[in-house]
Amino acid sequence: MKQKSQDKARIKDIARLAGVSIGTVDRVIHNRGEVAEKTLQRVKKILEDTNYSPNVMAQVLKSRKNYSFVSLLPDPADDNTYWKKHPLGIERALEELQPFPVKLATLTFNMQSEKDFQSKAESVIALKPDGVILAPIFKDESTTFAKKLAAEEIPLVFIDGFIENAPFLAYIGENIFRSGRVAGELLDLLTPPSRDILIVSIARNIKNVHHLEARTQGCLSYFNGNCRNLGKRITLRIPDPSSQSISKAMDGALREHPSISTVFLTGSRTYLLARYLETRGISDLQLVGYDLIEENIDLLRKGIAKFLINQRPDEQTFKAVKKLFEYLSMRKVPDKMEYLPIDIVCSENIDFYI
Amino acid sequence: MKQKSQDKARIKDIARLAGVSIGTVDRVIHNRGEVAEKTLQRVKKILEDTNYSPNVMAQVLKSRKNYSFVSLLPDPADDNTYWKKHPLGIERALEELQPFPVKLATLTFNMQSEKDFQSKAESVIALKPDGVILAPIFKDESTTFAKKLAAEEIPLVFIDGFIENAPFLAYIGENIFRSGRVAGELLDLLTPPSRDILIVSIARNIKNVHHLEARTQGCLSYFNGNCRNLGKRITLRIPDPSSQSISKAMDGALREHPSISTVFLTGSRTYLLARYLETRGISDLQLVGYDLIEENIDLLRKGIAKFLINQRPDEQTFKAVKKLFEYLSMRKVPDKMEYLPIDIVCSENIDFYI
DNA sequence: CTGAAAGCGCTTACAG
DNA sequence: CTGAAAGCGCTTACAG
Repeated sequence: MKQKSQDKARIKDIARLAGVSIGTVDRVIHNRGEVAEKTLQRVKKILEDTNYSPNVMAQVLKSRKNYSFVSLLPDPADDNTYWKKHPLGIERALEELQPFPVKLATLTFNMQSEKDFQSKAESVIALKPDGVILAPIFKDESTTFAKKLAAEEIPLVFIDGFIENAPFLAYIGENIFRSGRVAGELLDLLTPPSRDILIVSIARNIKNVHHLEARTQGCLSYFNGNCRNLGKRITLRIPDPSSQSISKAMDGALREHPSISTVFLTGSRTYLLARYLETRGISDLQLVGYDLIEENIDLLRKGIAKFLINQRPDEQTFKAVKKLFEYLSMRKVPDKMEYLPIDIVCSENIDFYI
Repeated sequence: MKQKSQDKARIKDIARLAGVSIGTVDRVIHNRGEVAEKTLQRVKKILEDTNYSPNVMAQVLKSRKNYSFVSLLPDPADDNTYWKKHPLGIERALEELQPFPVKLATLTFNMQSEKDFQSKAESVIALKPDGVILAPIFKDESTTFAKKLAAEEIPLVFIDGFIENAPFLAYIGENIFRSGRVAGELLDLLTPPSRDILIVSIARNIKNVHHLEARTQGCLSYFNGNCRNLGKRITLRIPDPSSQSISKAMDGALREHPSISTVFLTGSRTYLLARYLETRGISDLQLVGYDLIEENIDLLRKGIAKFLINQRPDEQTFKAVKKLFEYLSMRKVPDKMEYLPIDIVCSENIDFYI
């Protein structure tokens, strides 16, 4: 029988053992100086011997240090409801951190507007937060922002994506390339060996393409290894999510490649493709896509989509908040890259992911 | 911009508003009586109006209440390494609960011995813990144990499985039947329509069969709905995990049903089946099984197993510890049934699950 | 350089 | 029935 416990020495005990007052012990612990060298060494020794660690409850109670964080994420009012999940993770984290005095301000920006992002980024700086959570949709603007935060020594956690050359404390999210490979494995299973696979990216603005491109590459890379499929893998880029645009591109692709049996959507807009298929009365294509947003879940339940890949959006923010807090309150430096599991979701296990 | 925060009223504030002392407020809050009806109502009103909630840090600091839990789980030294994951979740939970004074004693029992379980259960009771985490492998003995705990008013959390008719606070684990259905969906994808599926349960003692049987039923139920497969679904029960026993049973099954293309292991012993296949030089069967134990992960990486279903053993215990703590410290009654996600793991996403 | 005291918000006796 | 006081472990001025 093992006991996990912590019968801790208190400052008072250390003081008694060292023959000094608790004030002096505190000074040693926090390196606040004004302690005679001899005393310093004596106290330090005892701290080590007793393996002293402070009582966090008492510390928090006393200091009443309020941590204030800010999250800067895309506006979920946008057509991309994926971003509705992120606030839930923040909510949960704050609840768990309940007893600790942590506040968080939620700022959002328009995914289509660099201008808006820049102005919101300025607001964040103005708030002088203790930590920031950011989804770096716009690469250049986010890099500038990250550098400003670094200059102010404000820790930054990226979620959903990250920028290699920007300064940041940690990233939490998918390994995007690998996620494409997971899709590849699923597509390979779904597709009869002689049939073709269509890889569709719907990208309104060029800035959003990085994710989709990395997933496409991951997916294609899977088929460079052992695979059953002997058909073609066709990539298709649809420039905007309007139904006309989708119809035009898809009509063309299906006409040109009549052997397509499976379609992989590299983003969360599987439901738009499903609408197109419905309009055209096409029911023999299998779909694989991303994100457990309502419309997609519906497709899964109806058997129209076969698999969805889940990025755990709420876990991204949940962990981001906790990492910031732990870093600030306990100086616990987190792993720089935390890749969340890439969940494979189908009609039978979807219930347990929502 | 939304602010999530908690600028809380303190007892002192309540006392001032009510024109009483903090002692009286405390008496009201904790229903300790000895308060005049009129005062009681006045204070209660103010507590509600100010939406008072106590400062947990201060409470813990003051009370120095030590929670001591006990976990009673199968001995992982057994051939079933699945149980090695559970202690890790406990570890993690205690770390997260760090500032709070929570202890946990780990007791294990031999999975083959009801006697051993009973004696360990007695030890648990003798420890007079504040909460218990149990894997109810032995149904009857676990029921007796649960009733004893209930009599002592010690909250009990089941993990991995649960007993309907026993008293317990919460269950955390798989929905076993649904997990079988998930396997069904995967098997349906893996198996050519005209080929057969073999469902194998390796069960040394009858007590362990419940899980395996429920998964088998779940799996079969999937094929009662829409499915591609038109072949047979054959169930095979192997009474013990010795290689002789497996060889004999498998030789027979494969001889009788030469059209088998896919094998579903309802437990975590996929690696034993893989060993058999290797001995026989069979390489064209696809495997689906349970649990990310080392030997199975290896099979996945080598392409011998196609899918593993993950039960999140560490999350079971992690959540169990946290639920017990929240229940005891904040009287937060948990959901009775918490079904964890049924993760579908393949060679491409395995890395992110370990 | 060092110690004694006050106070964070709460709970627990104790005095009246 | 009610209030004043002590103390949980720590930190922060302040006095010497």
